[in-house]
Amino acid sequence: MTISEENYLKVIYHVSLVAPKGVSTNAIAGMLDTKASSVTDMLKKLADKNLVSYQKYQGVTLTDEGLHKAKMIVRKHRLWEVFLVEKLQFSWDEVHEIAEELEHIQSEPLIDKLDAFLGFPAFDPHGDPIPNAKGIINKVEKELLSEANLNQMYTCVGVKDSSTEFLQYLDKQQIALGSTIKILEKEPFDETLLVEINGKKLTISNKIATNLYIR
Amino acid sequence: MTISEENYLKVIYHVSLVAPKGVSTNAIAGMLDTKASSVTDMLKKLADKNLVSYQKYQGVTLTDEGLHKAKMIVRKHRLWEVFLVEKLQFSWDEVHEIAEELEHIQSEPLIDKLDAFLGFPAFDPHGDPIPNAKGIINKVEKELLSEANLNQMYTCVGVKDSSTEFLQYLDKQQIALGSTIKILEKEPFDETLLVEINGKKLTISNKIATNLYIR
DNA sequence: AATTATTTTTAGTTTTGTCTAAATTTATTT
DNA sequence: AAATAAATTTAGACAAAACTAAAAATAATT
Repeated sequence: MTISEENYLKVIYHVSLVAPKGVSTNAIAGMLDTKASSVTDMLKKLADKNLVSYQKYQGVTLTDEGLHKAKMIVRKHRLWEVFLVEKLQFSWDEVHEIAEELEHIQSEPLIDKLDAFLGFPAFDPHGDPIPNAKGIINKVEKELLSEANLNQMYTCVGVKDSSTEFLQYLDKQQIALGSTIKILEKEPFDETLLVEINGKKLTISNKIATNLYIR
Repeated sequence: MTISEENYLKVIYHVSLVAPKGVSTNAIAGMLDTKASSVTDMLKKLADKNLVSYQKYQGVTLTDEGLHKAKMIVRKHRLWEVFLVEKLQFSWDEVHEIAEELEHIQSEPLIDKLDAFLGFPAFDPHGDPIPNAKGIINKVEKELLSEANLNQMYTCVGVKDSSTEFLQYLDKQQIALGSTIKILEKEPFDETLLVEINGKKLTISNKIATNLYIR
């Protein structure tokens, strides 16, 4: 598999988690910053290799084989992110791009040994679950802060958006995974929240609240 | 820089260490398992980018810029090899191919942090020196076992050939970097050696002796 | 239901890195 | 020094992965 093919599989996987009835050509093009015509070409190739099922104009879904390959790429990406943060002292907003490269290194023993070296982590630095060697994903109940109840104690367990900007905002506000969070007030007009995080009061926009997972 | 360009630079660097007056097209083709015509094409491109000086039929040498780039690739390769052996428990005969991929990951901070994580190692698992971030290489006196004196104590410090076959042979004979070695006899006809390694007597062919560095 | 808009696909190019086959240059022999 | 051999380069072609522009299919509107 080429790096390009792997990137397509990975994107199809991510999109299919929220659009399970088939991923559109344009959605893939958007995520990969490429043109729809390029996507069509690649979908044909992936279909020939039996990694996706593809019918003209009908969107695409992963085959069992494609799904497994996609999960292994995600596994590698997330394990490398753990390595970068835990062992090399990168901060959580710096690791995504490096992991985008590392995820394409081809060596099963490497990944299994890395996994062991890291102590078989279940989650990456952004709270996303890490598929095990068989592709099984440890699902955990979580919801968006925007859907949480007032005056109930939650723990911050993940981010939906893992862009540098958002992560640095969280750092600035000293919000990290594991932080405790309680909604004190919700403004009905724009859904701005007044929350208590690690004991401190803070006002949070709806955009923030829809990108923070809690439990 | 593409992976292919990096591989050419690396090969030119390695060959130029033993053939300093210009590296031939065929030598590069041989190392990269490609055709001479492909090499010519690439040399033109590298010359355009000012990474090599190239004149038709006259072989090629690295420019200062090309030399530095090549050293950085070698640095990455060797640091990753240390990581694989020291941290992930790979054996020294398993790491070359994986490092061939890892050496192309593009991130300066990654390499500097990896270097620090590993404790700024000076040598890789095969005894080859690791260039520092500035490209400076800690040169160390060493010679081939085939050129050593009789009845003098040496330490094994490196291998010239780092193929799986050779390294596994060394493992089988319990020869490792740091092993002490003394030549007891040299057969004049074929230069086979009788040596004492870590206290045990062993017969060693000239081919082995010309691939083992000692000090 | 017809028209318009959007999405997707097709057809034809481009770039990168490779190849083969032929031509050219350099090196080696006789 | 001429002839032969070896090495190198050129010319033209190909596959992968992208692109543009036009055509076709689907979706949304009036």
